[in-house]
Amino acid sequence: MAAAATPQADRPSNFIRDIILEDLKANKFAGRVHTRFPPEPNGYLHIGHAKSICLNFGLAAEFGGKTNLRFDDTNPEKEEQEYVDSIITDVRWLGFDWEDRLFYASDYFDQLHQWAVQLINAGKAYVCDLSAEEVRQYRGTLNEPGKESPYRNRSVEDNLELFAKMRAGKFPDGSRTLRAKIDMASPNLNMRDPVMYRILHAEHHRTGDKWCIYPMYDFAHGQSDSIEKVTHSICTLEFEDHRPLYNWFIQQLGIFPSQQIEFDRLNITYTLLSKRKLLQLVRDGHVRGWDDPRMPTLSGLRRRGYTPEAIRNFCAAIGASKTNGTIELAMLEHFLREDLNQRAPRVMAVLRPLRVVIDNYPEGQVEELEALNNPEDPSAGTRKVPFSRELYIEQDDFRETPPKKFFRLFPGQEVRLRAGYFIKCTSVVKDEKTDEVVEVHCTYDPATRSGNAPDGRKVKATIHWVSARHAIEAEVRLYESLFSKEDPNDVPESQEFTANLNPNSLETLTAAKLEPSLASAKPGDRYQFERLGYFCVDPDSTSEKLVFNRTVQLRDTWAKIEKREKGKSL
RNA sequence: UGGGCGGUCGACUAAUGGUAGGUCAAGUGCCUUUGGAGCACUUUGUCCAGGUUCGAAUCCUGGCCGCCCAGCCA
Repeated sequence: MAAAATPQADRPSNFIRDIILEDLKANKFAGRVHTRFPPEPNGYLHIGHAKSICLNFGLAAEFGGKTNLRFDDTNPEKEEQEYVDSIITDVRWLGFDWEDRLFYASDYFDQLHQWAVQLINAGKAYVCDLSAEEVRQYRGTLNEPGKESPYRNRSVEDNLELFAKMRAGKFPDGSRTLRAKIDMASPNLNMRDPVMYRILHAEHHRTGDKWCIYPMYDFAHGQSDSIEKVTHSICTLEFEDHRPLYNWFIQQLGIFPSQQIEFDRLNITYTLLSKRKLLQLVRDGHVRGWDDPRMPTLSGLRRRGYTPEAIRNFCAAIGASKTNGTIELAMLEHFLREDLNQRAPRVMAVLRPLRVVIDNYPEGQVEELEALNNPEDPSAGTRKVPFSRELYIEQDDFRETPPKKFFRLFPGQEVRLRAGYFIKCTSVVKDEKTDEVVEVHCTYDPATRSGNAPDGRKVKATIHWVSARHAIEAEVRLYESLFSKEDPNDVPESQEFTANLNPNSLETLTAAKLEPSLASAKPGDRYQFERLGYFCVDPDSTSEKLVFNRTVQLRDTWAKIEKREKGKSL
């Protein structure tokens, strides 16, 4: 039962949606919308793929259509089962379902081979003995037409026999190809007798050693779409030049005419979205793996603490067009914070501890103070946080001599401890050698329990804290962007993109202090460490020591002010 | 310099011959037991030049600028 097309009028449109709307109106595919997401299993999926996934699944869903997951596995030399598995995991994690429609281009190898024979019989394909180098020379250049291969006019019988021998493994790799007979003078280089099959004595991750000839992308993709009756075949801009060839094969074969539509690839500032380069980062050990939290891969983002919702909202917001552009990283982070703000439980953690002693608080006394789990979500309830005479606060929250507009603790200043008491700084203890403040002494006002002043007096800042005796220790990994340049590919000539790697992309803090409620945190759990940012538990955590990743910082107005004030005084 | 595709606020994206709007960023104020969140307000744009039209971001012509293509990769 084809669900009636129910386009949401209020939904921001894009040119692909407009095309579908028109096709529906014209009853072009009998009212069907069927898309596919066609990754090559030669690496892990990244956020650029998420854009394509959201587009393909989203568009089909909107119009009551279907989306297939199809692995484009025509190059056994680069493809691996590990990648297939990761891709399946990642698309599911993102929240999409292809039901029983999991396909592989390799499912169609027999059919593709048959079609190749059909084209040979029709005089539209020939076996060419030119070497790779010769093929390149015969192809011509951007400005000059190519030359026809001397093997172009072999008889159908010869071609059939030669192609059969290619398939039977009679020839070494690279010695021959099957080519389409189109037009060596075409201004579109893709039409200059493109290679359809190459000889590759390589083990395929699914078909094993059944084949020693493999179809090229151009001879597999359109037909795979066609076999699956895909109506709208959405791909990226660089395939625009391939569309005439895509259509040529479909037309010569007389098969279902899927329609290719190209959109712009995703680019994000400070981020590299190229599988080849990502693989290089992994292989050369610049990151710890495909799922390193600094990687823009879906597995990396997941480990970093991103939610599928945040990624989907981001993809919906950026839309799709045909203009080459670059989205600011801030946009992605906005959708991340927006989602996490609603759902992440608040908790107190001190990353760089500074000891605070409350001189007038009874020694040995412990109070259980009640704290809100999430001010954005009353249903999240409250929890108890232990308070005692000795605490840790953030080093950043204390200055012996406060700069302008610094509202936090300094000698003589009173601040509120979150969910605790008002405290006032009375003195500091310094390291004799370094002159560094190592301990801060304060007094507290017992009347301000849980943060309210009965006399109505105000305080300019609220800071977070952890009871020293009750704190649990953790490792916290702070991340910055992997690259320090907006465009990681912008390097002086003769240098590689790796020259733009940010040396500070990872900072590991080993002595962070957490409130005790975190003892039961499990890998993948996400929290807001109050006033700092969102953090999630890394799978490296052990029963002895928790490891947290900083997903993203909270917006930091103070940092902005401080930077501006510093700039002024220079 | 062949072919293909594009150029709308700082970024991304709408407006499909009829008021250039939204999101992010930036800024200002309010509010705040997170310098968070929220709320309100503000700044900034149709690549250029002609033409068609009552009316052009949109249609036409000519420029300019950018991206992609010379894998037996996808």
